[in-house]
Amino acid sequence: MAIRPAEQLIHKAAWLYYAHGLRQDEVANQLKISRASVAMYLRKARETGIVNISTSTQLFTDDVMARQLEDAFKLDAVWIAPENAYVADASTDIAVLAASVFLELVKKGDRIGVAWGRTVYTIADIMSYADLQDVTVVQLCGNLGAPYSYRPDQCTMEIARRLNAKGLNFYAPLVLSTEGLAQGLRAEPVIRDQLAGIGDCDLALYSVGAVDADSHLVKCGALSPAEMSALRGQGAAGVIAGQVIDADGEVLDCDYNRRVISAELASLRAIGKRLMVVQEDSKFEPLLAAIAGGLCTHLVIGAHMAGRLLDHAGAASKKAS
Amino acid sequence: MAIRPAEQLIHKAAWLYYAHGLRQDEVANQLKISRASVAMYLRKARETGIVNISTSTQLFTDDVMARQLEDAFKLDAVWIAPENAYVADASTDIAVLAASVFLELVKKGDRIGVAWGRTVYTIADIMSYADLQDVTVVQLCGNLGAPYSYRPDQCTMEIARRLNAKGLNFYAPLVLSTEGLAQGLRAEPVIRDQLAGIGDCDLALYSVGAVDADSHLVKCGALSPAEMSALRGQGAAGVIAGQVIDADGEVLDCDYNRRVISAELASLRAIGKRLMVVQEDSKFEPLLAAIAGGLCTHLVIGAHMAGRLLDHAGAASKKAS
DNA sequence: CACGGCTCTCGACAAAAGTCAAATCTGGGT
DNA sequence: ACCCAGATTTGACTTTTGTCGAGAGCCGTG
Repeated sequence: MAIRPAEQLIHKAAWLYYAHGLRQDEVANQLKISRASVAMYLRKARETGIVNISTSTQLFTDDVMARQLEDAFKLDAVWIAPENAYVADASTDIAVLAASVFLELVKKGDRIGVAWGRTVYTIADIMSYADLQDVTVVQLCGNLGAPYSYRPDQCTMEIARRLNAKGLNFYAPLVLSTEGLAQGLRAEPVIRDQLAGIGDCDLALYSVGAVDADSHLVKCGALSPAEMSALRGQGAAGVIAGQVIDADGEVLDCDYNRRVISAELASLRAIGKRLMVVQEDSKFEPLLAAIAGGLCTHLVIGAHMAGRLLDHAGAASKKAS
Repeated sequence: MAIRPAEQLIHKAAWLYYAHGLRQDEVANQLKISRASVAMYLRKARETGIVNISTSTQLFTDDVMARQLEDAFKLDAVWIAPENAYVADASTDIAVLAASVFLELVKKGDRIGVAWGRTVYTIADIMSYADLQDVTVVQLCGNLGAPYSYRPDQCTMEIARRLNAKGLNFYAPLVLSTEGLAQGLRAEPVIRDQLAGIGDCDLALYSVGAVDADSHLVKCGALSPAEMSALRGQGAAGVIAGQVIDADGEVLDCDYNRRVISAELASLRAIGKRLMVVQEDSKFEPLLAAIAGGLCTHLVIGAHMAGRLLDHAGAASKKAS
């Protein structure tokens, strides 16, 4: 907490430049340092969240489709990234939007649950820094010791780092070999407390995984391709925080799930704001399952996915009438 | 709410520039407009709060004096603007700091009470724009038809405009000629409702006035210099939202106060965050009175005033022991 | 106490952003 | 159809900002 002298200077430079609107050379005069140093300090100030530059995400919720989706699926808010209109890479666009939305939803003193996956890690990676005090970032599911950079604990820590927040990791494997061991571990005080604390979160950030051979669960070796396709046959529709869910968004009754250490869906549903981000178009059915299970109140998706969801909702309501 | 096409463009430009980090000429290419236009749109985006640039006010609360003051006067948070260290004009510095602190304290959906005075108007004037939806700014006291630009309704409206919020004005004079008329007006449904709604605010912004011939109350003709000095003799120590308070921060029992239409102190105390800003060093005693009366939980002052407050607290505790 | 490694700072140049008057567009009103 | 007032857009210019390598200060070590 003790502010180092260098940090003092960064603060002062940022204050004079951004709050008072002085030019860099004026700031340099005031602080009796060179303008080049001022420029450097200002960059640092931006990088560490001492100054915050945020752009309103209004544009993406004001969209007609977004409104229709909110109504059709009873969601609190939907943001739609207009695909290929702007930047070359559509999925980056979704991640950038998701990061902005996330920062807009976080408040001081919040407790935030973070799951894992490529999407979440991408968001963490491009998210700008902020200076949220008293924020705690907790990991929603156990770890996977994979060689990937988006391991559950990495996602949690990276987001905590970006927010200058406290990161609470979860030191248990995501999947164990036997159900008995999983039960035993879940009963461990350290683990139990953390699992119990998940329902107290104010905000959750996750994506949903697909049930196919490309799933992280397969890539990380938690499940073999054959097991995955067997689960699919049993009605698996998606993966949330490492757990396999069915089309209704409930935990699938299967051996794998019983061996998993992760947040219970009930705890997730207890979180006020559940922000779900989906980049890949192929995750249509998993997303439907997650929505059906009430696992998402706030949604960030691309325009194409939005269209498919609306078509689906339209077809369903036509069939009903 | 319907976004005009020009506003669309501003949003898009701001998004590409600030969120994606493109350069202005890249944005210009994307949107098929000239770079000069992009520069203009970006300025507009900053001016209208579509993008928010805020600097942490940490530096000013992390101060040792600030901590001591919090303890000594049981305040939730204190910010101290380091006098004459930075910018030529110390009182501007206090106002800039106050504006930042204010924006940091406001949340979406808040209801904000605003009083009036030169200090408040200065803050409104330099405050940057923000895009807070669902925020309501309410006027804490009746109007003074003075030729000043910092009339109560002006302060309210200006702050509402800056936040893109709804402004709720108070269409009654601050002072009436007779107590009876004031009572009657207070009982009017429109007025009564507004007065009753003040306690529901989440945040209040005000300063405290001095009891002397320079007071706005005198300048605006609500009181003559002679009356003012008489009130001083009766124990008046300061002015809050148009009402004269004594050294304990209670409404002074006097004819003037009975003719005033303004927020009751009890309503003000019911507001969770009461942000008081004092620019002038001469307002030492009024500020003590306001603090004594529990009219302030968050305080923004200059370094000199902070020193005087600490001296006072030190002397008081020494006397007590 | 001299040495290397380290970070911090600065001057000079290159790149980017801001500005302004002139040109172009737009939407009435005749 | 024509013209005008107001707003918008642009190209060309100026100012401001970002960057990079050289040099200066600092500290622990041999």
